[in-house]
Amino acid sequence: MKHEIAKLTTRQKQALETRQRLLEASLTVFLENGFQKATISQIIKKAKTGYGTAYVYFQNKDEIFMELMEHVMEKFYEVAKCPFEPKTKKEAYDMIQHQVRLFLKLAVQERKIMKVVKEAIGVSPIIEKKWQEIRERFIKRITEDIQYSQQNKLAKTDLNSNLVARAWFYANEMFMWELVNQEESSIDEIVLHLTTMYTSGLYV
Amino acid sequence: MKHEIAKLTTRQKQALETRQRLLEASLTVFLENGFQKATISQIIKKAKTGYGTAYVYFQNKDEIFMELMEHVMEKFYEVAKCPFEPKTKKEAYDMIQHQVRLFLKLAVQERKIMKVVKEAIGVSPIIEKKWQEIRERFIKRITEDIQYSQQNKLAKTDLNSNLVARAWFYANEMFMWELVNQEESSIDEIVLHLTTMYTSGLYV
Amino acid sequence: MKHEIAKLTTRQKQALETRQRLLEASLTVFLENGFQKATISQIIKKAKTGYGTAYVYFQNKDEIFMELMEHVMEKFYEVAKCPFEPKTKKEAYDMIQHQVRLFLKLAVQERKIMKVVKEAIGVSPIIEKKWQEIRERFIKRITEDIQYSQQNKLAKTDLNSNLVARAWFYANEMFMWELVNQEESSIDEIVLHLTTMYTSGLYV
Amino acid sequence: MKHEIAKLTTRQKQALETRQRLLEASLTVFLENGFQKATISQIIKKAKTGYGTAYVYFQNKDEIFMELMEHVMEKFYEVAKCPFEPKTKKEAYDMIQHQVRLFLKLAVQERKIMKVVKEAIGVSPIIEKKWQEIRERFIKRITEDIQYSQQNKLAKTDLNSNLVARAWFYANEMFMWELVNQEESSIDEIVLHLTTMYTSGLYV
DNA sequence: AATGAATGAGACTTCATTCAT
DNA sequence: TATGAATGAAGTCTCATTCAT
Repeated sequence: MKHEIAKLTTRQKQALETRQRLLEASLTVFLENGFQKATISQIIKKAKTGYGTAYVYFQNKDEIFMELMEHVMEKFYEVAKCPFEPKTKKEAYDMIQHQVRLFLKLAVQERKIMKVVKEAIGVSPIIEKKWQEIRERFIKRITEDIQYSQQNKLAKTDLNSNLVARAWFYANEMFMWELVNQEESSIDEIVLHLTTMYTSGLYV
Repeated sequence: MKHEIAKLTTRQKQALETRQRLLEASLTVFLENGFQKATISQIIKKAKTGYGTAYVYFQNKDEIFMELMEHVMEKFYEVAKCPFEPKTKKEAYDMIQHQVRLFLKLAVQERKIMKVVKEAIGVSPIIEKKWQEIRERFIKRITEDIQYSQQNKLAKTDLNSNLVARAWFYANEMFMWELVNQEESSIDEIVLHLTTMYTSGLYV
Repeated sequence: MKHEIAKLTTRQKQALETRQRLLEASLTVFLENGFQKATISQIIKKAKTGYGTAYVYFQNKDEIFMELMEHVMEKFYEVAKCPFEPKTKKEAYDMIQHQVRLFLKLAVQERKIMKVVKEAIGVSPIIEKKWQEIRERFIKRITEDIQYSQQNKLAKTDLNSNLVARAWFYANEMFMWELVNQEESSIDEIVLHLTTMYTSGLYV
Repeated sequence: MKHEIAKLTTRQKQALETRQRLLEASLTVFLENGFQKATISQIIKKAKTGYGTAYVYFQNKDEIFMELMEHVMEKFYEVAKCPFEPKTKKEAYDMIQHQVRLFLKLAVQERKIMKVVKEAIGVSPIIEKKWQEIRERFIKRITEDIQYSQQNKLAKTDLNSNLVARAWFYANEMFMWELVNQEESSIDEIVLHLTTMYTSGLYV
């Protein structure tokens, strides 16, 4: 029994290592060439595996990238998970500002891979779908936060929380892509404006 | 002399016709197959011209599509051109709401081609660049409108008009893509929420 | 000693079971996908064994199929074994007709597997060779029958029994493939015509 | 006008030449390697054209081969076209014998390509279908010949001409394949036996 | 101005088979 | 006896673009 488990584990370990090697090689290749120009050939060459090996672990290029992408998205989910239970408008404003800043900073930090993500979204329908799932996950969380504020009379109760959440996330997302594509960034100003407009609007 | 001019003019007319035929064929082909799957073959077959002919008038597939896209964008520019000189916050709110509605309605109206535009943006860097130009044009106009409101003490003067314009356009754009991809649409609710958030924010 | 034998026997039993499981799985897979599209992967998955296991018992896909095919052919051999000692032309006619009918009916009964056999013959030289062996076995038997008839002055003695046997079997075989590929079948008419032509020819 | 026609013709000539070069190269390649092992690569290399060029003229390997095959089949059709209007059984016998001989001799003559045809039939469903069409064409012609004999009271009228034609062609076809695959051949004996059995049957 | 024959890089994928455990 | 991770050869096919006419 023990013998068999050990045997299995050794094999599985090997398999996992190979898989990992492929994943790491992929990251390098994607960062170097972007999504479209990256090829399975390059990846397996870098990972030093046989051609078929890549196909044992992944169906195709899109799937490999998806795994890489999911890994990055985990970090974003962490930001989204921030507890949000403000008592006052001021507290809400601060919390939101904080979260926006974290969100945008993370994107800037992960700029390289995010650039590829952007490209992949446009090129691969499967990746685009995945991104929409990610987006919905964020929007869902924001919707809940808005509902909390509405229940506590902090926010206008006549607004549809989901629609507001969408608008809000969309603005954030677009600024994120903008920041990802620029070298110099003025995160602070963006954070400030986004938060102000969100909470208090433009007009006096 | 006269004879030659007449001859030239006839040629030019022919050339224009061919060009037009290519453009019309392209539209059909792009709408039918989307951007990526559309091929020059299909286009010239439909336009009943030779391979080389297409290359006399356009550099490549992207350029053909760009021309089609510009044509549609003209209609959007019309919407952007609406005069904006509100006297009160209420007037501003109404005007903005009106413009957002026109903008989104137009997108829904042109849904088919806009879907292809979306695809093309993701796939072709040249088209993406073009789209960014279009976007900047809108943002510039919005920036001016905001400045007008700020000068007239209708809007907060401590906000960077360009940044606000960006955030505002981004939210609009994203809802536009959303509407383009859905069959059923709730434009009115979206318009209402966008405008309210823009002018007065979410929080009380 | 006894102990070891018992142990071995258990192993052998297991081995036989595994082999059997593989064979049964193969049949399903071949019937479902045909010869070319069937893969070892599918077979071992269905048999719940490992990749290597299949190769312990069979050299390759062709060999697995050959075993399946042999199993079916046994039934045909049974038909061929029918005793053939007619006293009169009429008796010969009846016996032949009977045998043809059995032969074709069996093929129709085993239509599914026979379809795959047909495909495999075309694709795999090894299987084709096997089929030729099977064919020769039939022809040999028919040759003997013809010789019997010739010795008893029932059949023309100036004909080469082997050549006649070939012609006769070929016609039968081809009708068999035809029947295997059709849903509706008119076996009776075919049997009648084959037998008549064989025994008495077409011309008056 | 003349100018244009000349222009067109030059181009078409060129195209036809290329096509012809591909076809000739194909023949060599198919004869050398058989159907399965032949590759488009080998063909274009021999024809000294670019990769895509082959795909301008033919959809795939099967289609190229089909054209080659059709070319050979034309010769067979010539044999099939022999007028058949016998007055007596003897005359019928002679004519049939003659035609069978021509048919088999042609196959032996074209042995090399026919071997590939045999292989291709087994491997490619499209080629198999084509072969079935060819077969039906022969059978149709034979059916008509039988009907002629029946109308002239030379042949048994109670037999279904189509069924008889099938049986007859099948026997011929199978011997043909047999001859194609053997080096030494005893055509004469085969012709004799086939014809005798067909016209007068085996039994006395 | 119009044509259309020719090009060719190269991405993708599959699956039977091996061999170390 | 059983396993299953790893292999890698090899062939197909596409389509934007060119350039001689």
